[in-house]
Amino acid sequence: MEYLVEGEKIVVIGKEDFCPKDILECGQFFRYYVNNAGNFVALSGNAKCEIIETEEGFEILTANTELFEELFNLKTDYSKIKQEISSTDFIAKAVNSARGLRIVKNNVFETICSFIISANNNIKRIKLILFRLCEKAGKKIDEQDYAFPDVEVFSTLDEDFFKGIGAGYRARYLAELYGNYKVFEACNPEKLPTKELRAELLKIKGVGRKVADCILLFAFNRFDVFPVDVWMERVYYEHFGKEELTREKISEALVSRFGTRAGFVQQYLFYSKIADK
DNA sequence: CCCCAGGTAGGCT
DNA sequence: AGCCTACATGGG
Repeated sequence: MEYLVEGEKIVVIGKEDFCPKDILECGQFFRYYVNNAGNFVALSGNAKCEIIETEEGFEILTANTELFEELFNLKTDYSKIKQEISSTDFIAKAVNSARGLRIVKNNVFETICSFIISANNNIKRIKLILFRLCEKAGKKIDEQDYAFPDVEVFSTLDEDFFKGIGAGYRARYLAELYGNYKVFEACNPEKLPTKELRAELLKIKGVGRKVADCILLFAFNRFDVFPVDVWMERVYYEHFGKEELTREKISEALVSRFGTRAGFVQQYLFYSKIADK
């Protein structure tokens, strides 16, 4: 995909491999909304962008062009990926219903926090809790929006605070996250192979197999993972096998089938599932 | 009133 | 190792 950076703007040329709606609404990312002008706005850490559709493609307006260049993985060639995984019919259908989907590479701490909140929860409420978290503990970015609270701010937040923003029983995990994250951070995550990195993530309270896999995919861009939740469990029994398996076994089976394309396949299938319910 | 949501921790066998 | 259940909260 072609794009160029011009000052505080990234110009994406073409609409085949980039669509803000597909990217932001597919369930991998929670801090976004549609503004009064009808444009998508996305927030990561203390950075913000507004995405405007033009005749030729999209313009990503932001003071943090490098950050969103990385967040949206603009250097990755999705036409190739989509083609490769479309040899199976129902996967091709999922791909074709979200041609502009791209896996994000969001910052690690925000992703861990977001997906701890995601456990046994629904997307609407995950967004609500994260919005309240930023509003109450994050710095103001501008008139409209708040940054995600810094890691260090978490050392000052207790369980009652997280209960107050509606986190429910996950409040305990969030209150413990600061210390657990400090330990995790020290393990040199970027250098570890996927399985070892997952093992480190699993030491964080509130992070189980599925949440770990989401962090591996959406923050570390490890594509040899296949997060299995209630929705993907249904997809598995619908399309891949009728033998009763644990979610972990389903995940392993699909990773061994799709290899380093597993993460992409998973996300297209997940989005097609939640989009048409 | 019920059931469900991008599941996990802790306890039991 | 594998199974069972409690768990907070908002929406349908």
